[in-house]
Amino acid sequence: MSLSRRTLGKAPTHDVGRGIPDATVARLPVYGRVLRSLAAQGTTTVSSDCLAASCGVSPAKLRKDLSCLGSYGTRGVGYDVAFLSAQIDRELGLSKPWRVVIVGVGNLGRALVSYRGFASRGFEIVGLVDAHPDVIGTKLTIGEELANGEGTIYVLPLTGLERLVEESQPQIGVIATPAEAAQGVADRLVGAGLRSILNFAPVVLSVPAGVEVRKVDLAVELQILAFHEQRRGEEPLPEAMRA
Amino acid sequence: MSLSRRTLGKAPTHDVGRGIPDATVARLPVYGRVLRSLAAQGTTTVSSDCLAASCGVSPAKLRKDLSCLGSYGTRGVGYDVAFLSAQIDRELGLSKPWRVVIVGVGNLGRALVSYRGFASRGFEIVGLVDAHPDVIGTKLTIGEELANGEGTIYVLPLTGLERLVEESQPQIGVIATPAEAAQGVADRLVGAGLRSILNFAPVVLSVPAGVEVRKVDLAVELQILAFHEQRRGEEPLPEAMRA
DNA sequence: TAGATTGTTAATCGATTAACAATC
DNA sequence: TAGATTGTTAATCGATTAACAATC
Repeated sequence: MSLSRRTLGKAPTHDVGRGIPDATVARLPVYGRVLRSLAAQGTTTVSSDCLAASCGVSPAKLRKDLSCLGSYGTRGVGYDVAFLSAQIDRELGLSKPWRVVIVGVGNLGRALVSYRGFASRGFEIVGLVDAHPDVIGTKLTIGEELANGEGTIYVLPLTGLERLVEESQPQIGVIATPAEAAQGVADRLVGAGLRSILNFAPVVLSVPAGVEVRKVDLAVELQILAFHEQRRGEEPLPEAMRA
Repeated sequence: MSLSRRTLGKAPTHDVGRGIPDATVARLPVYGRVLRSLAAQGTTTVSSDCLAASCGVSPAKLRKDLSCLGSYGTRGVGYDVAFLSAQIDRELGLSKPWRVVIVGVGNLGRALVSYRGFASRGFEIVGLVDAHPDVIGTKLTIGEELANGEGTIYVLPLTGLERLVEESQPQIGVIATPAEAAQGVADRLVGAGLRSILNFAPVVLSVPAGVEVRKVDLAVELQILAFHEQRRGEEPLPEAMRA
């Protein structure tokens, strides 16, 4: 019972296409990553039960999420790993590359530059910018330090941000500066025409409507963990012990 | 109309205490941070409208969230900044320090070690562990590199993880290793007794029930941005232009 | 008292879940 | 056909919102 190309892809039916729920969009990248790792180990077909387990979600949720993209599974069989993976990439907009500029090249910025998942998912770092004289002019290697001819990139001065944006036309800006500098950088990114910002600085950015900011906040994550850790220490009156 | 200590803190009334919604817990650290910055600039009282604007949420949501902690505002006046800040910290479990071990001291691990928000929120880094001979034995400065006598810490070999956990009793483990190593590290952290894990590696960790894993995933955030950026490019038929 | 602002309610909205008919 | 597994439905749950009575 193999899945032929002809059989696959019943294509979006109902209202599909527009209006994929936010919660679903947030999970698609995880499904995509797991599917790629399945493909890498030679798996060609996978059931929702199996895929869901690998992704850490319930089978029902997985199927509901996937049904937003279209009817790409085969009843009684499962999903074609490569095909489904491609559909998710298409839906997420990963068919064409996205250009990214990173502002702030401290330890965090360097961690981002060396992160392999960047290029492998079609994100191209087109610029690095920093305010600190010590790092301006420094050359960094994009991706892992394999030094096998991969790209390298020079750190430009913060003052050249607007020019860089104009010349390289990034669609996404990453802010990896100290908190104090973040709002100013955001203003300049927006002023230069960017509409998508990923913010690692621990501040609430204020941006005009139409600009999307996503925030990654270490301190917030730690505090949420602390909250639950605390609760775990308080409440464990196992049902059995209650009067 | 100042807020006297006597007037403040109607204390939890209804079902409060247990069962603060997850969505609320996730926002409390943001409220806390903004309140601290307000306090730092001398503000003593703030209304829900004003605080909500600074936090990037609606006033209704803010008041609903705060009402989970108790009735700590004053009608017609607002909230006492210092008092509310303290209540949030208490609720989040930040009154006592939490000990953290960081596994993986690449660029990302170093970024975490140098992050000031760690110590300032009561998180104490009690151990750094890595598998790479080049970094084992290295000395890192915790917090900003002010070199004014703050703590420094040596990187221990990965093999010493269990012993470190036993001796220093961290409650929280941070995984900042490459993807390949993450599951193995998680298993060992759980085996050593940790129940709270913050995972920066791009893998879905599998852990026993009772262990909480939070995941910070750069690639996921970027892909969500790409999705919306793509949609923005497709859909902008301003209502006015539709037939 | 009059003005301001909270705390709470009830309505709405979106996300999750379980179950099962459709169908390979 | 019989077994397996999807896609979809309907029920439940949790989160958001707007409005306003309570009250400083």
